[in-house]
Amino acid sequence: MDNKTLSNLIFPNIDKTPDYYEELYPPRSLAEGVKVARFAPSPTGYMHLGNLFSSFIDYLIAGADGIFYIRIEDTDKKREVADAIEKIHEGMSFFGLNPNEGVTSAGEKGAYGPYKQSDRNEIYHCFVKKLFEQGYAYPCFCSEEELNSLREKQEKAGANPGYYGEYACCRALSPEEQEKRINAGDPYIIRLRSDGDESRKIFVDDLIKGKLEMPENVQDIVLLKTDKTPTYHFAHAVDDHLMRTTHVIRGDDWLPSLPVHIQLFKLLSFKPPKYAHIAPIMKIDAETGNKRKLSKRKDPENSLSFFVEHGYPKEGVLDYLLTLANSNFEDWRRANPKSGILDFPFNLKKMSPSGALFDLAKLNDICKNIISLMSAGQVYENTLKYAESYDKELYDLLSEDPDYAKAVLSIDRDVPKPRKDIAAWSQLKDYVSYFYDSLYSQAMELPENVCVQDAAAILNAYIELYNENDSKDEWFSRIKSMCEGLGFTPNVKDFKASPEKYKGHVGDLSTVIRFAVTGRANTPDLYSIMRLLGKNKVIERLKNSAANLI
RNA sequence: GGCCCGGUGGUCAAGCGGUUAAGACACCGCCCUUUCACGGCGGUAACACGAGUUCGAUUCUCGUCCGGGUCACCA
Repeated sequence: MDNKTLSNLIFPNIDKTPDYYEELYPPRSLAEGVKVARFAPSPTGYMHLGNLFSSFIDYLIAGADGIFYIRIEDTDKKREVADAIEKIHEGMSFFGLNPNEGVTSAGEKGAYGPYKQSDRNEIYHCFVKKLFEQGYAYPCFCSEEELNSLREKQEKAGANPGYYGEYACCRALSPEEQEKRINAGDPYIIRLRSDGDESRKIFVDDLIKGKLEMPENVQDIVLLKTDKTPTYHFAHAVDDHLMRTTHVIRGDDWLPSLPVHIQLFKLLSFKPPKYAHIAPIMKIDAETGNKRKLSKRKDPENSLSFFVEHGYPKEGVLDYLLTLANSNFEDWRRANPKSGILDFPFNLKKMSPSGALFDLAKLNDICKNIISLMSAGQVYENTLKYAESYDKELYDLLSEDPDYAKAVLSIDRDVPKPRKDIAAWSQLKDYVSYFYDSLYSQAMELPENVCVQDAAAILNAYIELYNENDSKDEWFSRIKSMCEGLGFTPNVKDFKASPEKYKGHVGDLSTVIRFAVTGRANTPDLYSIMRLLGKNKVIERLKNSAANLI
């Protein structure tokens, strides 16, 4: 009984050799410096911000010339969620992070597949077999209970928990014993026979964390589970080598298992990729007051659907993420407001090694800027698309008269200093509400210095003077002309110089009229609004408001 | 507990031995102004602590403290 016969017993159907796969998946013929990055989610839930962030970094690293592919890590069927892959595709395509290889919404694409780990079992087995024959792997028959009691024993003794060294009892099994138990049908897993030495260090230069130094791995980690599927560690080494990944970008929660991965690459005679471990996006926990990773359970903003359902423009979310990744992006964006994101000279080394707190206020600011730069048509199209899925009422209003809607959205837009009123499409409904009778609700708040009688007087006077054909200058002159008769001044400076002489200034009149027409204190240019609303509606609202005052 | 990572204003962050310690968001004030905004100008606010190296430490070293991660047949 030797390793060879035993390995044939364990892997009876593996007839390929590692060399076969090396030839099948040759090194990519890419120009010097061109990068291959991958997004490798496991389909265990919905796409969240962290997923988006790391896939975005992959996308940026690959850039226009490199390869950005998606590999599905579905080796744990117990945790698998039915439509998770679909959600991943939805998320990626929503944000425009389209892979040029791997598992795409249109199926698998590329010469380095299959890209779903569940389809790669015989590849993994081939390489485990090799390790096995070299004596770097062995079957372990320990049950979950045995492992648990081992852990307890170790904890009592103050030893590090785990399956290693003297604690790795199945290491010592003779080949005959192994064969016997396998033939008897005892369940088993395949473990690595670690050759690591805790007193020796490994050195890695992480692209984000910098120079790292940690002890070699001594654990006999699991290579193949009872069902013969690989663990993450093993699949990572095999896949990223065979798919010729040059840059592995992943969350820094993987950092502690880096020694395992380095060891695996060494034992398999693979050249390790470059690693970049990114810090997670954090949030202050309301209960403890401490920082913690964004949680799927507690934090709605962790889910991509939060941004989609609120209608945050995708460009804004991406820009926000990029300011977290490279803080010099903000300056670049100011200088290049219309440039594509791939034009930015992204630099992994500029990423912070520690996790940033998610900042909704910042996201809002960025989104407001982006939307303010869009044309009325773009805002219309984006909102219509959003509303189609998330706000039927808004959708109907916008689509029933596109020209009117676009005219509404054109106010104070496409000017040198556009307004920044909305950060997300969902906010547009409120923003345009007074342009639609079905959404408009009459409301009246008065400036502090304007009493009800004055307000009524202002409105009644204005109803008399209003002329829908006025030019903007004429329109404003009329409002000014009303001032003196009502005890106000048309000149703001006069009012500031001697406020005791007047009830208020022309601005107060505008506020009263604005409230009467729109129901709010904060709107774009009132003249344009009144022109769009038309004479009948304006007069009606003015009269109703005046009547309601008394 | 072991191992690993991190610690500059409320937040994101520049900074690589000598700086009045940038900038952005948020907040406050002023200006502009027909309102609301936009914009402009200004303001409050930071190098966790203690040693050491050095002529000089935010920057380098060590320790302390604090925060985060990880120690699965999950990724």
